[in-house]
Amino acid sequence: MDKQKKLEKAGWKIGTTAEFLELSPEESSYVEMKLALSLSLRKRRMEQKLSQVALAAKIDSSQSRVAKMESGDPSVSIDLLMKSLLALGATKKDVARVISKNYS
Amino acid sequence: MDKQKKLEKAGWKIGTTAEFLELSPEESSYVEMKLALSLSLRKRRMEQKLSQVALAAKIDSSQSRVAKMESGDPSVSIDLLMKSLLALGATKKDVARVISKNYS
DNA sequence: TGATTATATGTCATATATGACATATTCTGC
DNA sequence: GCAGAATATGTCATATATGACATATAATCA
Repeated sequence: MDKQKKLEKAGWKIGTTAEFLELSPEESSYVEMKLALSLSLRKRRMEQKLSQVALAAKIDSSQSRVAKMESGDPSVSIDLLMKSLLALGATKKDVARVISKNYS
Repeated sequence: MDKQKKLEKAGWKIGTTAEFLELSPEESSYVEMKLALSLSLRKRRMEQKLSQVALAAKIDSSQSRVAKMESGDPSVSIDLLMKSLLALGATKKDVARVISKNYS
């Protein structure tokens, strides 16, 4: 799956390829960081064998919001993603590693 | 200046030392990451010899919001801090480096 | 000093993020 | 296949973040 498909699957409403390519470097970086955080959250939750409901309880949120976090829903902030990752035991270094990751 | 003073100066309303120490590791990490982003933003802006007004224009915001970003005001999101850093030419790696930084 | 520029602080109306809920869809074991 | 669990999707009222503005304070320099 190429990067566009990955982003589209993640809920970023990108119409055409042209439109996609018109993302500025900053915009791309931002979207990529957010996507990386989403994927990392799912990975960590899975590793700890928690359901979305269980994670939601841990962070005083709801299952639906966890689902949205993991799907990269545009309505989710990086703040929330980071707080959630930290709640799952991630360190600042872990978060940093995730953010600098490339999906190409 | 110790960490508490630094955080207080940055606008985190932490009353007593006890209260400060009661921050969970996650909360500390979150606050530290945000503070690091704030400091980094100011540093980058300074290096590029931009006024807060000039930066505000670049990111379609206002001088007062830039001031709040740089002072670590609680009303500022990590999302906005990151977008601003990216607008000043920071890369994902740069942001990652900032985030994993320790101020002890 | 005083004038000018830069930054800080406070408030507000609006925009966006949030948890909660209902419900739909997908997954898993039997 | 079906039952039950897990996850996804959509909506909504409320909470929080936002830019804008006014104004205060601080820095710079002639």
